[in-house]
Amino acid sequence: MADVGNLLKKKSLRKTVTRSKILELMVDESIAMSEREIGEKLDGSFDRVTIYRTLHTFLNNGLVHKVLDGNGGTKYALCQHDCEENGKHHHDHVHFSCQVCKQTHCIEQVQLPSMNLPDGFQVKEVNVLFEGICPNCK
Amino acid sequence: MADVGNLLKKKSLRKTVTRSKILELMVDESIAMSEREIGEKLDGSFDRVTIYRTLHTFLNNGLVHKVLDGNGGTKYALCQHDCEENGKHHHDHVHFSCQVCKQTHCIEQVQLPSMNLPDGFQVKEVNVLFEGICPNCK
DNA sequence: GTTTATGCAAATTCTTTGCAATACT
DNA sequence: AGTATTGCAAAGAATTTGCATAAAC
Repeated sequence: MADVGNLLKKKSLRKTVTRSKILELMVDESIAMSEREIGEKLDGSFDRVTIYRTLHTFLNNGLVHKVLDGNGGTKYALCQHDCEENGKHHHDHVHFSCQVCKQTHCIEQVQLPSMNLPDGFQVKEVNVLFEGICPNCK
Repeated sequence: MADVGNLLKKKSLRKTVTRSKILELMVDESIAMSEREIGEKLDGSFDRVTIYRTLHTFLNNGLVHKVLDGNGGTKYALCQHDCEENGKHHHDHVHFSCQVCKQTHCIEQVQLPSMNLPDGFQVKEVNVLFEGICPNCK
C-alpha cells in the first residue's frame, strides 16, 4: 500500500485525514475522478468544499493533474513519477473516456508521437483524449 | 461572405435570426468559442438559453463540434467540410489553448499521427489539445 | 501557541427544463 | 395553419468565497 504520508511530507503539506483518504483513493483507483466521484467513493464523509480545496492544493503541489473528460467536466488523476523529470513539471497525457460508463482511464502504454505546430506556438502541455467504448462496456 | 442560409437549409434547419447570427459569427471567427463568448460578441442580443439550445442543435446536426478548452469549460467551433467524409461524422481535432489569452485555436495544419491503443478500446473520436502560449501573447 | 485546514452557509457561474408567446415554412 | 423556435422564470449542478471552529506542527 502506498505511503501517502510520505507523499504529503515531500510536498511539505500537513497530513490530515481528508488529504490522506483522498490520496489513498486516487492511488487505489487507476481512473481519473471528478470531485463528485471522489466524494461518493468516500461515502460522503467529507464536505464538498473541502474536497475541492484539497484537489486544488494537490494540483498546485504537483500531486495530481487535471484530466479532460470530454463533457466539459473536470477530473483529476495522480501524477506519475516522471512528471518532474527534466526539472520541469510536464504532462503529456493520453486518456480514454468511455461514452457508456463515463469512466476516464489513463493510458500509460501509449507513447505520444511528436507533432509540430506552426511557428510561434509555444507548447507547455499536450493532452490527448480518446473517446469511445472501453473494454468493459463492449 | 459565407452563405449561412444555405448551411442551415442543407441540414433542414429553419432559418432564424439567432441561428444565422451565431453561424455568421462562427464563420468569421476562426477560434472556438464558449456560449458566454458568443453571447458577448453578439452584444447580449440573445437569451443565453437560446444560445445554448442553438449550439445543441448545431451539434446534433453536425454543424459544429465541441472543443476541449483545458479548463473544464466547453467551447464550440465550426465543423470543416471534411467532417462528413467516409460516410461517418468524425473529428480528429488538434486545438491549441492559450494560457494567457484563453483563446482556443483550431490547428488545421497538423496531421494527427496514428496512435494504437491497447486491445479492446474502441475509439470514436480523438481530441488533441495543446496548451501553452500563442503567437499573439508572446 | 501559531499557522493551516475544515465545515457550514451562501454566493457565482454554467447548463438545463417547462411553458406560453412568437416566428418560420 | 401547423410546427418549431424563442424568451422568461426557475431549477439544478459545479465551483468559489468568507468566516468561525478545529486540527496539525
